[in-house]
Amino acid sequence: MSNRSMITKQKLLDAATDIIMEHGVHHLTLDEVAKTAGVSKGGLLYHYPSKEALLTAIVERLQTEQNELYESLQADGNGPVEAFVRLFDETKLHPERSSIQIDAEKMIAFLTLFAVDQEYAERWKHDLDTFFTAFQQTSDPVETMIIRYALEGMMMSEHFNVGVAPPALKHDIIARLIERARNIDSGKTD
Amino acid sequence: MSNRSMITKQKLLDAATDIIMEHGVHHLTLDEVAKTAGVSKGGLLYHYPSKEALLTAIVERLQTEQNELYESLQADGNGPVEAFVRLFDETKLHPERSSIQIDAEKMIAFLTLFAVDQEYAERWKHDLDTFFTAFQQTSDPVETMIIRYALEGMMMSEHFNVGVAPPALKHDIIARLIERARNIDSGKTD
DNA sequence: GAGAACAAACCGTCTGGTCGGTACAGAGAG
DNA sequence: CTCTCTGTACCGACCAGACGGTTTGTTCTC
Repeated sequence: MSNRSMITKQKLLDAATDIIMEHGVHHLTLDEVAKTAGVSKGGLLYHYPSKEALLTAIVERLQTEQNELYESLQADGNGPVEAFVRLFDETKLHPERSSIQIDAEKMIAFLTLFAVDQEYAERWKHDLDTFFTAFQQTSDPVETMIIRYALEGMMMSEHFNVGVAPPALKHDIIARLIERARNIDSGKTD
Repeated sequence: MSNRSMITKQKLLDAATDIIMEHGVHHLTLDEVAKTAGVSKGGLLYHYPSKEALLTAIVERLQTEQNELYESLQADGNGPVEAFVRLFDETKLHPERSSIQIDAEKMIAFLTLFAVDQEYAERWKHDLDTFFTAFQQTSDPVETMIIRYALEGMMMSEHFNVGVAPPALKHDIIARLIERARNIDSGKTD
């Protein structure tokens, strides 16, 4: 694959991502993606032969970025649960601290792909299932899951801009979640 | 409005609800709703002159049912936060205990409407915003929001069937959330 | 019989995908 | 060096089906 081809593909993925995040899945049409990326529709379909292929590529890129960030957070000395919390915290609340171009909100944005059509969901369900099953093997599975759910719910609320908490409260929520995550990682059953 | 008309309308709303929950918003087409409800497309558009009108009716019915259940839970002696937790618990985990035909999962299913098009969201955002703003006026706003987010995240996970917890764990999670909700409602800052 | 309730054919638009063609950068032959 | 050939990258007109909505006609109820 040539360099030129790579650049165009990235432009297309970026364009599709922007559209989903700013205008919703409903506006994610091939024409719109091509137009936003500054490529013709034919050019788009040359690289991604179907809309499905495009969606698959987007989600794969997202998962890769997400995994890299998660592993780098663990490498920095965070326990598994705390790393998970910071995965959401890092770029969402402190974007300036993150060098990786990944926003946790994207994850939620792409969950909306699942919402649009259950068939899409089946394709990536397995990967997520195995991750979260492993994620429950902590000193306090109940609290671990509460933390996970809370973060997902929070991101969803942010994404849809529904009943959002003021920044100060948001900060306190994250702080308390991190505190509990630390306790779990260090083996305290609270 | 005649009795016959009422029945048809309910059938249409039920059909639309079923489609959203089982196949996703993408498959919510007028033809499909009419077919599922056993009514012709013309019949559908007689009662709901546009797709938007149908969606509005669905969401309004959902909100009404949700509010009734929430208030009845408070009338049963639950504090505001505990009532909120039981709102999710009641029909989802103990459907046999509920007389009201409302599933908390529906709430999440309809959040997916927001996902499809941000324009839909604006219409109902206000109601949800005022509810959740009031909801933060408790003895421990941070914990209150964590509970709320956790429940929403849990329902989302259930709806998309992604990384779901086994029933026993789910039961323990709810139990712990209820315990904390009680503490908040009784004024303990934990 | 009159109006409410419903049926079904039809229409315009939008959208995913096809297809024939173009631009251009090398490779190889003479 | 140049002429031809080939494969990659891209363009844009076009098509078929799906979908929301209209129109016209029919049946049921009071």
